[in-house]
Amino acid sequence: MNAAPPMRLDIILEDLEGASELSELQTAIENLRDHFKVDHMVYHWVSGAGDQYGCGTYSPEWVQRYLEKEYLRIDPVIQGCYQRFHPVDWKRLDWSSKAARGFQKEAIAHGIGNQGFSVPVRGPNGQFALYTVSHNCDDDIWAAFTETNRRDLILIAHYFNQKALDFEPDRKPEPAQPLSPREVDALTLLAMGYSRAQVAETLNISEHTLRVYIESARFKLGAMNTVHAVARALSRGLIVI
Amino acid sequence: MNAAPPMRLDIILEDLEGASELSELQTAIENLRDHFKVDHMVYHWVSGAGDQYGCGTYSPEWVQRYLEKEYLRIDPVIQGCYQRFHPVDWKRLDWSSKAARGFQKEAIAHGIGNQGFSVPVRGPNGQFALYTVSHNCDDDIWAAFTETNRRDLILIAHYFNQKALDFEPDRKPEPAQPLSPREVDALTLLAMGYSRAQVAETLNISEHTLRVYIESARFKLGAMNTVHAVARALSRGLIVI
DNA sequence: ACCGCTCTCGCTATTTCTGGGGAGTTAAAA
DNA sequence: TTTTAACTCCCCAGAAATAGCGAGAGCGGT
Repeated sequence: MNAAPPMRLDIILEDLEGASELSELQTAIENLRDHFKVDHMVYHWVSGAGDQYGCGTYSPEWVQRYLEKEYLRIDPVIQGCYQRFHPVDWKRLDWSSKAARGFQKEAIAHGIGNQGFSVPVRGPNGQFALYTVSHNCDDDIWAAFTETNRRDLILIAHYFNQKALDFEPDRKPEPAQPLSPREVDALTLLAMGYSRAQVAETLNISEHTLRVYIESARFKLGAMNTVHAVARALSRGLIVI
Repeated sequence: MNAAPPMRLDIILEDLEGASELSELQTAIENLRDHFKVDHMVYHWVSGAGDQYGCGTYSPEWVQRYLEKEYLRIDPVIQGCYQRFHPVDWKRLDWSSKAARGFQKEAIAHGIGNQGFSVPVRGPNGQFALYTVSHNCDDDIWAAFTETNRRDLILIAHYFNQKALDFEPDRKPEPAQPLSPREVDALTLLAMGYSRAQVAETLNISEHTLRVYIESARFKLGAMNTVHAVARALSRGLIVI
């Protein structure tokens, strides 16, 4: 435990806003944990490609294990938050699968706590991160805690993500060369399941022309093939289906 | 001007949280405008497909003109916020193009005000919206206003978007037959741009087996082809890249 | 006036993917 | 225990995608 009294929230936020290095995020998150008097706080930038960044108060062993075992793929917190907009209590997630229950058990064994609350945050180009607070207590206390602090946590998540984005400009390698309208049309229809012939017919262009669009979109997105291009366009929010 | 005194912010937010109809968003946004004593407040859900939804205090004439002329395509507020994470003062955007200056002139003529501040908000599946406040005053006053109210505006934007997502019928929770781990692996690697041969090699299975996974995933997702299956898996949050 | 970009259309050849089949083993729920 | 589901492997013909090469019209910005 920290011997000093917890810092005031607005002071911590101010420090955070003025942060100029990644290490200050770690300091801030520890201060925030002490301020809210919870077991853990974590900021987790989620990137499925395997590279992830985060800071927080989980034990290094747990973090390493999480990465090693690729728990990203089965963690219900990730899966659940990815489809939600609002912050979510871990209890409301789907822990029914066997893999998820095993994961939960292991997490608790690593001292994560039986309660958790995660705030999804999204940035440009499909960037996605979580701000999570976890603790060991009973349901009533936790419900009161999350109800009281939801708004603060949303703001904190926002500020953390802002700083993380500021510090990691190279994480968005290609800052989204925008697609032309026709390219958007083409990729959208492909993502909707149309074959090339159907897309060409729908857009009233020849299939040859369509292929030019797909290729130029693929080039702009740095994609290896059509599937990749559609996936990137989707995850960067360039097309919506 | 409103004769009644402005409502307190937390009351307005509470009303907003309890809202059960879209029309209540309109009421809330008018209350918020009065509370902050600004000319306009607007929530604008931007969908790349062209269809938009919003509520706010802009004149109907301006809204109609905006839609008619497809100003979405040239509005620097949209373009700028789409690439940014943090809220932005309109002065910091790129108004250099001819079309943008013409648009700005017209907007001011419609009483939008010479100052503006927009908060980008993002939801699942590339959903994107803006919460905008605009006013007519000089730079110093506006700078002080935005500095003072930035945090509140971020929260308000968040709550508005939450409600808008709740009300959107499109957000129906798909039954979403879950994919098997191998199917998830296969679709994920495909979405990352791997060819079938590479995926099979990575997963240490034959390409024939891989095809079985892709097909069963396609069947579960109700997809017409591989591109469609990957797109659906992505937009349903079944795979993360 | 020119540059760059978008949009449209054309060709060939090679590689990859798809959509139908069927069949056996293992591991986990009912 | 039975049954269900996941996982693994195989064939083949035809459709789709990729990598190259072209061309010309139109539009907005420097």
